[in-house]
Amino acid sequence: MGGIDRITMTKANKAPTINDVARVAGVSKKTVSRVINRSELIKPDTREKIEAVIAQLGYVPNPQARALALRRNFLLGLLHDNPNAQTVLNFQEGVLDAIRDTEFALVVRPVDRHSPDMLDDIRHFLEQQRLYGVLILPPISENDELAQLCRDMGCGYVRMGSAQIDDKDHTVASNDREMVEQAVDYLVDVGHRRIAIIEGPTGFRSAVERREGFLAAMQRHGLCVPDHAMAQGEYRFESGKRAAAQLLDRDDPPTAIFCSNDEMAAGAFHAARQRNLVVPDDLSIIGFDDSPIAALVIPPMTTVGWPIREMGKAAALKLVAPADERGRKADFPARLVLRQSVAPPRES
Amino acid sequence: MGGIDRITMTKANKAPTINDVARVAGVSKKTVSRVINRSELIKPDTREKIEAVIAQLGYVPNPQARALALRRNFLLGLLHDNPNAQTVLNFQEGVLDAIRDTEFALVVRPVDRHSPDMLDDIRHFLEQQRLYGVLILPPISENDELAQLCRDMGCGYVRMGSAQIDDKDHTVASNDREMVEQAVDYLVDVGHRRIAIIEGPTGFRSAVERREGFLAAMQRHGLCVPDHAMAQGEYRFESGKRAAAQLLDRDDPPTAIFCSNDEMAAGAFHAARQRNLVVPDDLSIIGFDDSPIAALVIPPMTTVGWPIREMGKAAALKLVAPADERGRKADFPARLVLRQSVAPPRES
DNA sequence: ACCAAAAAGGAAACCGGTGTCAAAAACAAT
DNA sequence: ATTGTTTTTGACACCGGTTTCCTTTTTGGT
Repeated sequence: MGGIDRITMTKANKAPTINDVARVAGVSKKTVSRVINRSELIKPDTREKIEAVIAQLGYVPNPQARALALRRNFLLGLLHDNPNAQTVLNFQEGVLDAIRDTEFALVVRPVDRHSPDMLDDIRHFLEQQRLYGVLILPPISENDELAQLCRDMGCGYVRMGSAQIDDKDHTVASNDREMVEQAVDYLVDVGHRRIAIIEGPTGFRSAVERREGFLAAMQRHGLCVPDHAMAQGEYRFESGKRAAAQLLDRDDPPTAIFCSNDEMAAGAFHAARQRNLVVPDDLSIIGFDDSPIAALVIPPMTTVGWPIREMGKAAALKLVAPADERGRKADFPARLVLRQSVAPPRES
Repeated sequence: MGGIDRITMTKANKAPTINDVARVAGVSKKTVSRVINRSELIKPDTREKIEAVIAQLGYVPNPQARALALRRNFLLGLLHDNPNAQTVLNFQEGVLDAIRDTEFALVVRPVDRHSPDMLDDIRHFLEQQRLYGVLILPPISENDELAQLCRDMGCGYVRMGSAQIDDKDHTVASNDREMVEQAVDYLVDVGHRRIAIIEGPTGFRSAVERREGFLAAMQRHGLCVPDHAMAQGEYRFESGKRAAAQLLDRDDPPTAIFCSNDEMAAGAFHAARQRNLVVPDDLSIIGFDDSPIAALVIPPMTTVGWPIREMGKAAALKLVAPADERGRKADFPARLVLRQSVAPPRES
């Protein structure tokens, strides 16, 4: 039996094609195609015979040919313009979790949301690559024109956000509002009353969700939030430092600050230190994101962590999984990561 | 003239193909193909006419069809198993810089270097996606079996590393050794003599390069490095803290520590603080990578920065640029990023 | 004006899969 | 055994490009 194999295989010293498989198995290529696609209409022994040949030849279907014939490919795109590398990478991992054993692959595309021709760039990208679908990370996920572009081009898409920003099939959302409420509850539990917030930049949905969550929780506890207890930041270190300075330099400084992300919180640490305020004894700080820096600052930062990786997986599944399986997972519980930047306020 | 266009276009309400262009332009598809591929054998006015039709129809060649016909696609892969998200992302950006206005796209593939079937996974990935080439980031770039696999499969590859780890066409390397020497020179300039090192984990080429650079520089300055001034880390925060503790708890603690990466340096900051040592007054610390955390610790950390993004671009160019253009850029100068974690040692 | 050579363009096959539809085979019922 | 169904299989066109090879046109020399 080795002889026949030898002869039939000799010719192809490059990757075997479906034709090779068909020839060796003595069937038509269509039949092989049926086996590959797990069609039901095939006799078990035919299937087994062909599967044996496939294994023997080490045949792997050519995705380009498949894409051409099917008029759709198996490429997912990841569109992002994210200041937080860890978030992007975790999300990528999640997407990979979802597609690891499929024929899908993930194409990344960083974009520049400040560029006037971002949309044209993306249009060109989509036209050229003809992706199966794209995953869009915040903040550009909040761009409705972009979503419209995807629809116009017949490209699947899922937007990741801090709140429901599109219909269910096109959104994977965390519940920032609720998460922030938890954080505030915790600060209040510990005994804080004068709690300030450093907000994210205007124009970011996440920034407004977090602010709303903050205000809602404070109100629920019957605590008032004067304007001067709300400082504006840009989600960046320096802006956090500046905002914290502004809050701390008043006569009645807060005993705790909720920062809308960890990087600004790190800035707040610096501002505190410059004023010889010890965290957490003189000032409690709580961040948001549980990014790697949260564990590295001194002291390690209490922060709100959310399951980015799982959300990446869920987002990818919305695109690639059969309709009945997708959206299984609807909410993504965040958790408060308790470290050492929060303590009861000094008696005063 | 509008009428004709209308009629000829009406049929195609989906993306126009090369056939549509040919029909509208009144030429054969081969001629259109020649225009697309910038063939010289074409009359200027024919070219212009066809280009006009292409623009009018908004025709974009189908990459899947092209890939099939050419028997190679235009996908670059990025293989990484990197603990440092910022590095990976910067590298991605660099690759994108190189391929932005080409038809190439970048496919990412995180892998697990500790998995016993990593190689099989990657083989399967390469077989399935038939990539044009892959870019391999450290530490898995140091895996020679992996490089061999790429060669066997006829897949282009470029390995990024801390030293020349393959031939010129397949390597983009920083010069860690030299960079570390600069850092040590600086510490010595400032007045330090008892300088310790926290090394990276065994098995990482970068770790040995950095150690070698350290030892070479110390020797050059006539300073000895006893065994107890060399502590082993794992490139992780905790390990840096542990290693620093070990160094600092001796009778003759160092006045400065060079850390083989920033994350371990952050650990050293913590160890110092636990011992009530003030950085930089009591202890100078210098890191490596200029990762985002370097600027965020207190005080901001002096560290060695290297141009990852440019290296990413160079790596991609090695794969996609015509042979005469590639490897233009041969070395990637690092620079010492001076912040505030280094000061002259106390008089003692 | 004529012919050879070079340049420009086209017809048909091909890349490696999938869809359609009809033929062949298997099975059931008469 | 015959016929009618149902199941399994195959022939062939097609997806949208490129390649090969051949024909037509243009150019240039004399």
